[in-house]
Amino acid sequence: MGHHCCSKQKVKRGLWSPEEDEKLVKYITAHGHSCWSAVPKHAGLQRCGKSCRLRWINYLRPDLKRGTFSEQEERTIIDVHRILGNRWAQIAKHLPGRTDNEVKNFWNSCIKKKLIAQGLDPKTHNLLPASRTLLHANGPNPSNPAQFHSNGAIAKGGATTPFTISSPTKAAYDTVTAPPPPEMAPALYDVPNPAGMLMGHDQAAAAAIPGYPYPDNGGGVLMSFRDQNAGIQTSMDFMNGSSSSSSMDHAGGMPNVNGFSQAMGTAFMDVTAGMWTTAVNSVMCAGIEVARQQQPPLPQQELVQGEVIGRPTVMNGRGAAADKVMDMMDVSSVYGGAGATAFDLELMESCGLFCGGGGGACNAMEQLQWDC
DNA sequence: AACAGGGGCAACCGCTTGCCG
DNA sequence: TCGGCAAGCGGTTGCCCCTGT
Repeated sequence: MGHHCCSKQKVKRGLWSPEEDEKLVKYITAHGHSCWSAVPKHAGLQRCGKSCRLRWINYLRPDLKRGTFSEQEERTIIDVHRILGNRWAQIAKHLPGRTDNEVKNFWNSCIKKKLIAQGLDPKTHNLLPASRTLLHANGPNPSNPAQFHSNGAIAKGGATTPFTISSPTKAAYDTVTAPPPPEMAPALYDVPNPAGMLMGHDQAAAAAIPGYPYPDNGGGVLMSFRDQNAGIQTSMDFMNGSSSSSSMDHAGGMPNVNGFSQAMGTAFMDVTAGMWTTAVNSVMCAGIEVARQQQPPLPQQELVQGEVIGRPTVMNGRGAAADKVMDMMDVSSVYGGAGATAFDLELMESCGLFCGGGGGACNAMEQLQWDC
């Protein structure tokens, strides 16, 4: 079956010969391609216009960059793919001289395998189930104060609880439009501390980041937590980062009810730190502001899933993009009992892996604009 | 040296989108 | 508003080449 545009024509298919390439280049160079369907006729080619267009775009354009992908390009592809998925044309826009077809092929033949080898799902960029099992093989530790649930007892198996981290805007939206799924069990917080780490906070580093919106307080990270089951909403303000380890103010008051206490917040930070490790400084210190009070709320229509997907784009929090950060960071974390998954790893992975393992290698994401 | 299998890549297919009359 | 056409785009196919046996 030929193309629609050439179904009645006798056209050649398959690989292009050098002679055909030359004819096409010569014609496009001289006349441009105002109408692709007319190109083959005028260029003297037995091809359909669609085929000519593809050949020109993918191989004959003078501005194309050929050869193997650089490490930076590879990182860019991974970073942007995390946000956009298989939108190859959009991804290719962030790689000058590369085509969507080239990016797609490179992904399928190379990057995909690398991610799988690293235990990551190439579709979601999250840990594959097998890797999760490994991460949580230790199970709950009764001596760990971070493990508790609503009545203060050590969590027992079987139940899960949705736990949303959100901005006030998103929380309000949740309240109105997104009630907790009925199958969710009562509150049960089971938060292991696999890394035994506390969130670090480098004030000087944060202040040195171009575009960082809070140079004076050294690290504005205000997270709003909402327990979907209990309807409790509170926030944590990681502003006072002067000490070498985590220092949290609980702006708005962290209620010591329903298991949602300071220990809960600490546990969250501990796990978060464990997951984010080196990426966390650049991410957190760059001013991820989940609940940025002074920013006008998003229009309601922006609070749909399709829009949300792109939000973590600015998790590196650098430059102008930081101003668009995190009006909403919705993470349906699930706390599992029975020593299984306690904190939703997908959030941690989505955030932490974003900066290519830290080290400030975020150039690709600095370029990623919201017009994707 | 010959063959099989797999990987990489160029090209195609068909659906979607946008433009224009 | 609708229909036709062209372009854009992502998924898939198939060929070529490389590597291992």
